[in-house]
Amino acid sequence: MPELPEVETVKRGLERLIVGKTIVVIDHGSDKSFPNDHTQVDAFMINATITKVTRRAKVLLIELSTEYTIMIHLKMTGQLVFVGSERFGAGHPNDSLVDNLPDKSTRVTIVFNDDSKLFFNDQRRFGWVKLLPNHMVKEEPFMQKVGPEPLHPEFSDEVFLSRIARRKGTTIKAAILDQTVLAGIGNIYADEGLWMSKIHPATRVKDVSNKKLKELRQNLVDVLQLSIDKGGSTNKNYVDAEGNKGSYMEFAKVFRREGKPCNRCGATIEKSRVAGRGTHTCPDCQSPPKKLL
DNA sequence: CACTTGACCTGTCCGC
DNA sequence: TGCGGACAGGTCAAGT
Repeated sequence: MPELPEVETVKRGLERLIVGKTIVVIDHGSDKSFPNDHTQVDAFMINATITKVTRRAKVLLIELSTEYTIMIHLKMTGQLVFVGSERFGAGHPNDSLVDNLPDKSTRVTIVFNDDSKLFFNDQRRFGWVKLLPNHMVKEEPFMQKVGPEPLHPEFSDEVFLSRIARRKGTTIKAAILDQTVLAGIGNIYADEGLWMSKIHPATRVKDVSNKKLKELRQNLVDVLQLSIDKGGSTNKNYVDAEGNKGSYMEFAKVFRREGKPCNRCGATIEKSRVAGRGTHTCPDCQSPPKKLL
């Protein structure tokens, strides 16, 4: 999916675009993308006003005046696109979305009192939308177990080291992809952070020194922040709440750069498989663990 | 408990 | 041009 920077970018867009609007119509078909009972959805969403938009890990939380919260996970290909009545002009992507949405990937449509619309699109249907009473949000299994927010000050070296210690037998890449260790890292920023730290992704956690783990913590924080500044990464499907692509991929050091030179040493970036995921490394900067040699 | 693998879906790309 | 297989940004269930 969209990883932390992409979800954060969507969150900021929605905060600006939909807070204060009132829902008048919901079209959610009979789809696993929105498993709530229709009666419940109508009762607590129709005539509800959007009061707040927040993010926890890769989950978006849209709070309503009815004391209910819409929880949304975009997974791999989800999009949340707002379409208002205004035209942006000059070939802005939102303008073509006005004419092209809904499309065959649209799972949920929310119509607001000023006739603007919010579309939840999801090609692969892994994502979901759920409506919950506010007090039930923290009871969700994922919310119960998810780890600390990397961009909050409490995500210290000590917290990172103690959390990752539970995964000492697995590879460092699998460990940082584990949402219970820290929230928000996905395949792109795992590879980027490990390259920045000169750690091979297949290295066992127990074979990474505390010094290197501390470097990794800082690099993960830095790459997430940089990507937010660039509006996230558009690898394929991702767009923000106005249909714009993110530009982080132009700055990526290894992700999807196989066959290209390493920015640091000039060696050719390689692609392999670690933790069941496509993995990008510099063969010179990130020396593989002995068992792979 | 820790760890790995396959499943969930649709679409696209690559080799034959 | 068609077909089969691998692969795609994430999590979860089931297996060892």
